[in-house]
Amino acid sequence: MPTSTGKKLREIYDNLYASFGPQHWWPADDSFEVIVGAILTQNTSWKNVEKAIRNLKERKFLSPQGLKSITETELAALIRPSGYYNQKAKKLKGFVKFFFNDCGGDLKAMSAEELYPLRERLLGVKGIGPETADSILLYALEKPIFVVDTYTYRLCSRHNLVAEDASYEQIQNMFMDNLPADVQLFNEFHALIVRLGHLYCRRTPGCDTCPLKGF
DNA sequence: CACCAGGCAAGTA
DNA sequence: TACTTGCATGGT
Repeated sequence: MPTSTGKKLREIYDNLYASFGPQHWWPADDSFEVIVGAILTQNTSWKNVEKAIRNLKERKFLSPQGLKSITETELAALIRPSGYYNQKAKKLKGFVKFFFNDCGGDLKAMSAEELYPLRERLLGVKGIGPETADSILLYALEKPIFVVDTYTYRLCSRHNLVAEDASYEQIQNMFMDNLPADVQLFNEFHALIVRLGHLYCRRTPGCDTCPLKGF
């Protein structure tokens, strides 16, 4: 029996899906590339990340071993187009170290871990915050967790689904307490929210052609 | 020219 | 705890 909030969420989801169709997220060749992309796209447009990813691929460094072997300085130069390149080079190095030292350098073993303990471990890596951790869990490891970003916050806030000052966890719980824990649903829903944001989100709400009034 | 993008950590009081 | 600031490129 769905909650009333659950019904509203479904209504929003159905509306978005009918308007935009499937989004085919995450755009990447493999899980490791998803993780790298998740770090590179922090506060950065995906267009810029694509260039950085392309550079890494061309030089054959887009793999756990590749990122382990490259120096931080060389890495920073390759990911330059994605912005914050010194910070992100450090973050990628930090993740790779965690991946080999604490996860056995094995994505399979990693995804076999329990969701929330693994989430806590990811949050312990410098440079991986809640959104990046959840993006990795959902899109790379296919764990049923809802990803919250700035668009999600605006959507929920403007539709009065959460308080104005709601925390990341509160928004995440609002989705997860009212929807089935379904990887495909969480995947598509978040991707649709981002699509909505790209097309309609500017600081001021209320665009006539927006499928969701108010966003 | 200003403003923003699929955040996060560190510093301040 | 609750703000603020640094990080940085590329597109509009």
